[in-house]
Amino acid sequence: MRVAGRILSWRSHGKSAFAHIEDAGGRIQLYFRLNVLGPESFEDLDFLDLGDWLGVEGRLFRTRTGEITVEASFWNLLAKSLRPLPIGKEEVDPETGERIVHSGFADTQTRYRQRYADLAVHPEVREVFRLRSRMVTALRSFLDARDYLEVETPILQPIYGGAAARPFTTYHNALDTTLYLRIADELYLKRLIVGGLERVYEIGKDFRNEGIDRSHNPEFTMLEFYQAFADYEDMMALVEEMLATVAREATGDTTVTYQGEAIEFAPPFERVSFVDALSEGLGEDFREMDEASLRSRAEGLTGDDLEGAGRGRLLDKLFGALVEPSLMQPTFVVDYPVELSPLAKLHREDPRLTERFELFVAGRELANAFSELNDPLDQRSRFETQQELKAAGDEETHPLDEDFLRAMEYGMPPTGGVGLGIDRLAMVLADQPSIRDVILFPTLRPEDGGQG
RNA sequence: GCGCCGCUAGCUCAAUUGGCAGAGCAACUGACUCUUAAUCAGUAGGUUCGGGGUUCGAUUCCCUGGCGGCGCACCA
Repeated sequence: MRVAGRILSWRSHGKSAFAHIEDAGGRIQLYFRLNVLGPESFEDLDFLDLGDWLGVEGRLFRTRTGEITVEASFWNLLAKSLRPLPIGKEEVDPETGERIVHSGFADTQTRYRQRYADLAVHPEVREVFRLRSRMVTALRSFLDARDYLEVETPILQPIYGGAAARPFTTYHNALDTTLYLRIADELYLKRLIVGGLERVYEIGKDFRNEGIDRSHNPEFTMLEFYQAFADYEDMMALVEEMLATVAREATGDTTVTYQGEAIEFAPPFERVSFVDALSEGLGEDFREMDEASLRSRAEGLTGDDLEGAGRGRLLDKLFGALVEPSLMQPTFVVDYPVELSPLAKLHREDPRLTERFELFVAGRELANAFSELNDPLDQRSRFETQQELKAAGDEETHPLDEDFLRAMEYGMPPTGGVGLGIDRLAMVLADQPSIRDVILFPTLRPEDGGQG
């Protein structure tokens, strides 16, 4: 029997000693005896520390308490730990069987900063990232099986777009030009639809130069997928099936527990219309309300100054305050007002609305999708409306992208498109309260202040 | 950006009304050949986040700066 691993615990008994080592395959107990190893090898054990990597050969046996153990007939040091790992002492609760860790490694910021140490001492953290990997693999398989082509589009972009967000700005020396880190993949993927790649998807990082909190990291992973000759109804059905499949493949079940709440990913998901949900929250039909009364309701609810916010922004604020927090189970909110959705096609039955849905889970937005706007004239006028809002003081409007319009002018088939936040889905499936718990190296202020 | 809370040994945390800065684990020395939060005896370990103030005396009270956590705002 040969095993290797990192020393996690050590119990020395004079002429014998017990230890636990751990590697990716798990944990095992080691037993060292003077009269098995001989005096030289046994005395050298004194130089070992917790955290060292050890290789061991010996026979397997069961101790008096029943634990499978390797009795070492030979051992060697594979790598030395010069810096003590913050390994907590563990015990198993005799009643519940749960693992209790004493005096562990608790400081969240140090855990994120030194993820290598966090991973080294917390098997449950390693499992979160294994789950995330299974989830991403399942998403790829799901789309690949449906003839989607995985593509890569630019992260460095001369004009950012596809969402309303502040970008990171950078500079290319040889081209002597300003470039932006992408805030969404959308506009490039739609160019590919124009080019005849009828089903495309991309999993990649987007970058938004905005606040950091439990559900926002400046760089985050987004899945976007687009399918020609589909509409938002088709995409809703696809998303339902996708999430049920992915939940099952990543966690083993379509029901997952998130922060104590059971969440059911088996289709069908709840559907509510934006208009109904918001009007119900407000107690009256918002379409009959003027901008001033919407603003006063929104300011009353959120307690902030919304001077200068357009009607779309006010509706969104109200929706965020009145409706979103209650959407625990997977819920499609459908048919958003046109002023909220500059890239979505007008609703086939009501031109004040667009054919758009957002998926909410655990009170957070997980996906955003629409029947893509494919009318270049309408798209141009929507962009122009955005420019007017910008002129009126709205800071996060969609820029006008002439090349994107040119692409659409060649003719874009009717298309359904979806953007899905990978990190947020990972939070739900891995039952993690913060986006930083599902990102290996979340964005932090640089150490030693001023270094970066 | 605003509010609340926090910062003490490598780690997890104490410290009475303002009165010698402590414990457990880790480290080090010793005892112990089926232990498992091993046990037992001992040793060492500190700019109490920085600066200023009040005081005979500050980990403690006040001011100020830094960093962090949580909440809010921002994130259509």
